[in-house]
Amino acid sequence: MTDQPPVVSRRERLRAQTFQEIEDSSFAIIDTDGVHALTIAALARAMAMSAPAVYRYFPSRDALIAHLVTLSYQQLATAMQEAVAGSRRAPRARVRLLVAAYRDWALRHRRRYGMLFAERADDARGQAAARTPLDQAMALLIDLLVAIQDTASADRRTGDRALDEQLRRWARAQERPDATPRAATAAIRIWTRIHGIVSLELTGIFDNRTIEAQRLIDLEIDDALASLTTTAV
Amino acid sequence: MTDQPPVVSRRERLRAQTFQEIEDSSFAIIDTDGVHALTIAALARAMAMSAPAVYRYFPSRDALIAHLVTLSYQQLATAMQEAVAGSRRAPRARVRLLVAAYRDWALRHRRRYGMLFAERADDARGQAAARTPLDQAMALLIDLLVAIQDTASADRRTGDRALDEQLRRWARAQERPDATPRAATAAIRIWTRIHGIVSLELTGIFDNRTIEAQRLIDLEIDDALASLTTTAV
DNA sequence: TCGCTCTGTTAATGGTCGTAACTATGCATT
DNA sequence: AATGCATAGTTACGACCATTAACAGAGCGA
Repeated sequence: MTDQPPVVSRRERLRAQTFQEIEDSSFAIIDTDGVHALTIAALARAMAMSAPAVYRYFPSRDALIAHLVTLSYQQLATAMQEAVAGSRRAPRARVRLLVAAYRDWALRHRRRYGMLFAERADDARGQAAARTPLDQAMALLIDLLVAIQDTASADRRTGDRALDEQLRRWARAQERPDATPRAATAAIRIWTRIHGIVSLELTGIFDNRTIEAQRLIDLEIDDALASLTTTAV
Repeated sequence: MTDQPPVVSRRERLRAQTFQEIEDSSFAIIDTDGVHALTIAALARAMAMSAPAVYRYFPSRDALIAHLVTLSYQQLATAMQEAVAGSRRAPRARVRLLVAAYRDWALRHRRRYGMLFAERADDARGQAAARTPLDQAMALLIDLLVAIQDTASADRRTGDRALDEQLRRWARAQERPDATPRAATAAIRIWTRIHGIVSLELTGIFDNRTIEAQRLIDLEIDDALASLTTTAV
């Protein structure tokens, strides 16, 4: 029971630690002053390090930011998954939990949320790799919607046959081939609606709390869920 | 009929011309390379001018960008207004025209559209002044919805009484005191839904045309219009 | 014509990203 | 234990940017 040769060397451990500190300090700067304030120099200052040292970890400022975006997507996706995972309630209620977690994360981390949809300098076509965690959350949402739909026997198609086919292909791309066009539509509707509301809420469109965005969201989600099970479109 | 003393002096004329050129060159840079590429130095180079000269027109880079944002809001609002103004069709069709104009402008000027909702460095709480042109477009939308609603006699309230009251206050703030909660909800729904779809479309979420966003929009607008005249919520 | 104002210029400061050249430490091998 | 390479840090530097200061010439009212 004496010391086994450590799996990670001292150097690896220190490197991982510094890497983590870069992430943490970066988020701290972003959260308090915005992305534009995240400069390599400012970051190094906050870490009491020289600026060029940062380049041992990230090849450029843009690469650092791209990494932080990826992390943020993961955090958001995790927040949604956890909100649903801990609940044994009906799928319908879990959809509401998932959506609430989305808004909650966005409000708690407004700057990071803004970062996700901001145009970045490097921007290699939306950075497909970064979005994969969100795709997982989306798959989760689809599963919930399919479950809801299974309990109600309703039409599975939308009113638009071309769109139906596109939705089927999209569902397959999301690794949810069993999703009906209706379920896929509902997923996309929920996703785009909440993004629209939250995004505009953050810009202060709603006059700073004359309108409670949560009530709008409830209305919109209810409507989307209704469109899932009602016979008519 | 000889020369009247010109209303604007030569100097004023030249200044206005240079001002205009700054706006045009700025947009050209933004449209091709993104906002991050719009530096005072680059702008001055494009205009064959010295960089400090720009400061005779704008006190800072941030101020310049803020001005361009205001201009963009105006352009977007104008595009929507023109789309509707030229038509004698029914209100329902004009709502679709207005929405199509919104998406159209966003797709034609993706970078400017992104700029509108991006967090800016100066960001004085969403820059209320910049949004006023959009408020006008919103008022226009509300008018169309009220017109639709008047032809159908339906319930004027949403299912949420607190929200109803908030909507009434909001409608008054938009200088549309005659808007019913239902009409106001529909306006906000249309506005947030289209923003959500277009915004996500621009980030490439829909896998680059496996899903045609226009079909989604049609679906969503139809649904919002239906919620305006149906009896049940 | 004179003098003020306005619009442009060049020069300079301080901050940024990123590279080069150097140093010290961890660590594997002898 | 001694040696030597890869790694993670350092300082010095070049290019670019935002912004200010100091200055020069054109427009324009008196």
